[in-house]
Amino acid sequence: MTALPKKYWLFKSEPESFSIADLAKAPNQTTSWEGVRNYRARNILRDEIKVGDEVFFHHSSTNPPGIVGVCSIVKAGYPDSLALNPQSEYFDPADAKDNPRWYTVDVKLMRKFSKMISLTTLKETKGLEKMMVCQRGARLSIQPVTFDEWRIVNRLAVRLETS
DNA sequence: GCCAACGTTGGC
DNA sequence: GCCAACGTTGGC
Repeated sequence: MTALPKKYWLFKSEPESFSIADLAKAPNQTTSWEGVRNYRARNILRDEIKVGDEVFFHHSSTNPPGIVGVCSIVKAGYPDSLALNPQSEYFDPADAKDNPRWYTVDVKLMRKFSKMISLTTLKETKGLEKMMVCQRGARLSIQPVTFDEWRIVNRLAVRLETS
């Protein structure tokens, strides 16, 4: 069996609803990334993300927004059961168990940065000009990250932590 | 299938 | 709180 090349992603979360501190406290530092209700993001969760892929955890709608750590995918796409739960804010009455519409993956915390890499810093960093999260109006909550962008951001993280 | 109106996201 | 940029909905 040949391992597929690892891919890299950025997941956005509003820390008021789920923060990296919440993930750090979760059992096994693992959570199901539930509640994504956007078709482009759904397609990525369902079709593209594989076990072993790595993820930047990004805090949005906060001041400042930015990348706060690194996660790893421990379970690939599977149906998001919250879509079937009428009690959930993520309930979707059109969802059907035999034909699931929404998907989730499981992520495990690998590293929490001691200092956030702010969006401002990302935007100022050479090589990240085309990174999706740096683009105006890039609302997608599950974003692809290139290998080059991944390396540059990780180097930034090391530099910030030792400065 | 077009597109206007409406709703949401998210940086600022 | 503003508002630009997206996404979704629904009339036609």
